[in-house]
Amino acid sequence: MTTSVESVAERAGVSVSTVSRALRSVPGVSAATRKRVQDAADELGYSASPAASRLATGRTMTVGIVVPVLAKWFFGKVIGEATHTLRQAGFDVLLFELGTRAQRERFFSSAHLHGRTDGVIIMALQPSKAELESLTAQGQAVALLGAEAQGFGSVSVDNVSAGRAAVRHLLNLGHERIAFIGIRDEESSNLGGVPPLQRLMGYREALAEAGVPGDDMLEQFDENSVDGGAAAMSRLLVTEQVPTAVFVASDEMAFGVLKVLRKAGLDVPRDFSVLGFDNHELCDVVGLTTMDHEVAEQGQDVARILLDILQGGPPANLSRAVRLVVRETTAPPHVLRTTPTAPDSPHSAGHPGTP
Amino acid sequence: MTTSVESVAERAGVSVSTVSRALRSVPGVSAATRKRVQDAADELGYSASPAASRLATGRTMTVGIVVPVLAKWFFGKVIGEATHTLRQAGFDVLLFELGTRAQRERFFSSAHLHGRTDGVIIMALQPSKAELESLTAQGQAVALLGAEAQGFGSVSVDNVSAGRAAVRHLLNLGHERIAFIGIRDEESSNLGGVPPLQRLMGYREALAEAGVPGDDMLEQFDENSVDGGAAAMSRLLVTEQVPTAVFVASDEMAFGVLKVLRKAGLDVPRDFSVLGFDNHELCDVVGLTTMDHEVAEQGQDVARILLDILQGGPPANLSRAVRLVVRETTAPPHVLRTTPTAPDSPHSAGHPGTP
DNA sequence: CTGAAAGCGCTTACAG
DNA sequence: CTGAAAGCGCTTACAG
Repeated sequence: MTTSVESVAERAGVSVSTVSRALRSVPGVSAATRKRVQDAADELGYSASPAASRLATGRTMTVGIVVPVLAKWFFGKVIGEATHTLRQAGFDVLLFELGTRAQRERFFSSAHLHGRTDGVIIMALQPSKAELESLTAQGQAVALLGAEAQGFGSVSVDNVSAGRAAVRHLLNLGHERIAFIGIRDEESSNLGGVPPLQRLMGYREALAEAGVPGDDMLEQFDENSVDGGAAAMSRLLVTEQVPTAVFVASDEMAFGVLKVLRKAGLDVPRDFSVLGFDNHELCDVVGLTTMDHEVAEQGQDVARILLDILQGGPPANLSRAVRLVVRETTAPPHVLRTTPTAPDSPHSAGHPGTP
Repeated sequence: MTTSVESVAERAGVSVSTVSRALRSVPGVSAATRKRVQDAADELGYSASPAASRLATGRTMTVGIVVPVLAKWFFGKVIGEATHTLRQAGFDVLLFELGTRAQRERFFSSAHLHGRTDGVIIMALQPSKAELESLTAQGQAVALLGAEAQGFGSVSVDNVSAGRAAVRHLLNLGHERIAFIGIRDEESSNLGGVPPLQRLMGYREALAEAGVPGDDMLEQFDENSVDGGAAAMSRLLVTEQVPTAVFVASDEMAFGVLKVLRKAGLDVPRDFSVLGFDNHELCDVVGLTTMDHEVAEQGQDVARILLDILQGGPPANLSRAVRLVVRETTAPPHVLRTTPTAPDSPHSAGHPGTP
């Protein structure tokens, strides 16, 4: 296993310099000797010590991926796609989970990446100017996902217009009292980032556009999880004038919303409409209407953008499309129907979430 | 940024050897000089070049985590827990996704880990003897999750008895025609591993125990996903004598099962009972009855086991408990009820999956 | 407790 | 096209 360049050189009858050049396809080696070296290396099962080449070249051929959490569909998906692209380009990927503020601070203050990675992909976190500087000072190329920063590569979506489109769908169905459930960071966490806020902006714009007055009570925020969504919906249920529809900033939260509505005995979409965000793979199971934002593609994009920067290219800024995916959790509000009290359908067949 | 040991040594007025010792808390340095060195390092923002120390020590202080797929709740959860434990011990984690047979072969044949990691955690993959040897030949410590191998650390659960317990629950409810939906690898993929097979064994044992004759038609296999589960259930629906319940080897597949049943107009659990495996975080949303196997704990376990091996300890083999979590997708079979035709309840309230 | 020196295993100007 | 040599930035016996 510990076959070194020297053993290969010996076997191939050349110098170590030649071995090094031949094996890395550096120009300036005759085809004949290149083959001889390659063969010798193969026979010995040789592969260069990464530590040694890193020390000599200063390049690590690995990139870091930074996420707020791993155990979420969105991040699993995006990381999977990104690592695949990165690996094809010959890079290893180092994983960093920055779930708490403490972890985040330690990470950005410690120059931990220096000499460990050539570049880093930061997901769903809006790094501050200082944090970004710390990264570049460590010699890192950086690409952002779900955030933007002057001079840095990034991929994101237009969350404002996505939020607007979502709420318009609800307005078009005839809803007027439309709530918003968004993401608020916990004391100690740092998830969320800006997209959720932009979605809120879109929500407000659509309402204003339609002449529907806003209502603070209708905007609820919680942790980005099933439980967080459930908690937010529970609060909505006890407001003075309960809404007839809600736009939820993430599908996972929307799942929690569905759960609460079911437990409250409300029928979706007859009594209440729910619209999520992400197009989570399980949307189809519960019939959740949602906003798709090309999650897999975003993962590939951000990897490619970083690879470009690593090769000396300029930092690209991409924007992915968002589109409404109508399933079965949105419908016209009940009050608008002809017979509000008498059940207007068998009601138990074909309803979303009814297995 | 490129502050070296020398600059620290100079500033502290000591030799580089002393700096090296002081900074790594190696015994044999007076408290006074240790502090002086520490201060100098802090002032200079110094941190040792990983490549250089790796080359000098031969230790990388990083471990690899190998998974079949990233974009699944189970793996996200387990990786999250494992990386957390690893990071606390000062290790970085390198991620490897081996979704296809080709990727798997390349990985195990290329000595890619050599010099990159000190150890590796292999998840939900049953490595062959040769693959294991390749890893140890590369000097890797190895710990397995969801698999076992002579002489290697591992954490798993008793899937046979778990399968038995699951099916017994169904039998106790009065079901006799009970189907099994398991995981079969695609041509090109290598997911699954042994646990799914053991769950099948448990299913068969429980049936035999109860004197219920087996039926090949009742055992369906597909890809481990919502779509795979849906496809398998669709096949079950057209068997000659449709079963009244199914034990599904993974929750994600069970979600697909629920979807198909809903589309077929069947009510769960009135017309059909479904029992999953994993206790996926979304079980609660659709009310899926399932088998919990302490997923988060398994992630921590496997990391700790590897850390122990890395510190010279013996390879531990842990087994985690499995327990039935009854929710709302299992009930006595319809045919056993007193009034088979007339609905015996309001039937639309409180049903699983009805939001 | 501290320091001078060799060595870890590559890569890369510099000559030839 | 090929080789000898310096250097990348640490760690660790070996002396003292």
